[in-house]
Amino acid sequence: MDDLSKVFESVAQYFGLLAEPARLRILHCLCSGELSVNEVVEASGLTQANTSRHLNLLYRAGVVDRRRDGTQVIYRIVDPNFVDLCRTVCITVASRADAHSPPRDSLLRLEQQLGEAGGSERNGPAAA
Amino acid sequence: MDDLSKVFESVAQYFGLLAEPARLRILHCLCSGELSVNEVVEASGLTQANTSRHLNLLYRAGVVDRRRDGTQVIYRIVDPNFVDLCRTVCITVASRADAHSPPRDSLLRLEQQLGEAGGSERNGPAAA
DNA sequence: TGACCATATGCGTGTATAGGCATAGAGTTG
DNA sequence: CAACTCTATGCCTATACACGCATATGGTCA
Repeated sequence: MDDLSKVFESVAQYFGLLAEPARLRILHCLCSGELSVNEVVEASGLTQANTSRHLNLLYRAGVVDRRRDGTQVIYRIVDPNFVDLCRTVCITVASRADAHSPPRDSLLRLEQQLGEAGGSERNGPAAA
Repeated sequence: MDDLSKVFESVAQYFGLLAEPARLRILHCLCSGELSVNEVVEASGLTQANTSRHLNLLYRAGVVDRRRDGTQVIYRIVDPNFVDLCRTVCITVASRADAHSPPRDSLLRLEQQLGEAGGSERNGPAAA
């Protein structure tokens, strides 16, 4: 396998992280600030086991970071590109939804949230 | 299923398109210009059946467009966001590879190509 | 130390999909 | 129309992975 193949593999793997509704939902929860696993569970509606697994994946991939606080573990988004990626795709999806039959309001809302999260308050810890 | 779920579903599906090395390889071929299926087959090293299938997927998803030319079918990238997405992720992956053990040259090369493709010659039909 | 909370993980199952092989469909040229 | 080229697709298998359930691990407090 040549170098380019490895690159494609890595990039595909990264996109794969975001190719799962459950993970997007979790990340969406974390956009508004850091949360413990349990808080993510409540906010996302996923099971505890599932949430933990996904958070672990995202952690090992470097999308989120974590720290202990007593018995809890607090997760937060650290990947500086994540918000950009989601915004870009949301715009794509939104413009496509327009053409068909749109659940548009929530898209705009989501986009706003992503914009806020990335733009001002938590403009992240510089480059990776 | 509420609206937000649908959004996550759609976004995940879009990311899923890019979560496959074969498709990235195909899209990379198409970055330098439109190609017939056969040309993509030769350039990518994939089988004809596979290439056709992936191209079809990308077409139905609106990432590429196609037209007939005699017996051939010519594909080209139309999604205005695709190049941006790839560049963003490539930078992420590259900065991560730096930390470990880098096949860096090809990353930079790829990034350049993506940059050229998106930046000047084929700067797409404005924003979506 | 033992009870208790929050989090992580092993195991089994169901589902989605990539890829190979063979072949069907579409279009051209004699 | 027949032969040929290019492209698409049906069938099959293997693999990857999300999820649920049960349980282990790690940390706190009485």
